[in-house]
Amino acid sequence: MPYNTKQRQAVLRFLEERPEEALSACEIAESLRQNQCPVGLATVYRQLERLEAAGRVHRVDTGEGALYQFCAQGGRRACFLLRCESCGRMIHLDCVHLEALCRHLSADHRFRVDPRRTILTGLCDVCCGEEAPHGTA
Amino acid sequence: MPYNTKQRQAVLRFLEERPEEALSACEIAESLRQNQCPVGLATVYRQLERLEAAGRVHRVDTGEGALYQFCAQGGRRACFLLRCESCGRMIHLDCVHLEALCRHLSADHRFRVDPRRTILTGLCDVCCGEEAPHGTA
DNA sequence: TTGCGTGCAAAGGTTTTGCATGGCA
DNA sequence: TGCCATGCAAAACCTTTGCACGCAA
Repeated sequence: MPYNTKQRQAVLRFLEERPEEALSACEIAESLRQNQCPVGLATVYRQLERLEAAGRVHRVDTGEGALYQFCAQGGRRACFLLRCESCGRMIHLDCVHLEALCRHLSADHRFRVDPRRTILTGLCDVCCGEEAPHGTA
Repeated sequence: MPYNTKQRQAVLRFLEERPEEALSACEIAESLRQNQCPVGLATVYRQLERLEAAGRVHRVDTGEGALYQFCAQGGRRACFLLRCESCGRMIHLDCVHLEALCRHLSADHRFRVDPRRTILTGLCDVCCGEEAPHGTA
């Protein structure tokens, strides 16, 4: 069982307080440092690895490195993330349609989706409007 | 407009001939070299970047680097990918339920999913069985 | 006291970039 | 002929790892 070090608490608490943000290991380490609670980058990575394995955080692989986000459901419910590929915004989605889709994939396609690792990428409402050809508000 | 170099053709044709495989830039370069059609790794990356922008290939970000896969639909239809996080297998999914989900997200959540950039991660039928607690066949 | 956790620095791997050369149009 | 594309090597970047020390239990 893991020791309850202050670094461990710091990383988890930091993400817990920002459930709507997906952050890189670097950003987390940098912020903690400024918060008078410095944690080495390697340690941040090691804690994130554990937190992900424990189902406490989402991990989002992007082309520019992984992002980590607190998982409010503790991995129990199908809580998906939407990621805007234009502005990078992360949007929580706890929708009955997604749960239905998961059941369908499991039953009919024999594939068990892991909501914590699955990110639906696309365009959010704001960016969708911006990219429309008929007018840049 | 881009020049039609033999390197460009080689990369696209290579992916076109393997519509079921998601490959890394390194694997592509290595295979082309063995096929008597060597293309520099940097060039492979540059061509993949363009092909993705043109909607000809999927790009899958994984923790161990990006994978690229031919996009049979040319980006027109909602053709999703399932990725087994255990064995790495990529499974095409062209399912009416997914199209319905996309329409729902667009209409009710104002989010426009990009199927080419979206990968549903989870466990395939084989690996799902393996990880079950009751017996390792 | 035991042994996991930490920090630092170095290594590992992927992807990008600079620059001179080559090849398509 | 003009200019984009290529190849090579170096750089940039993220992430992991080795090792000695520190700290929770």
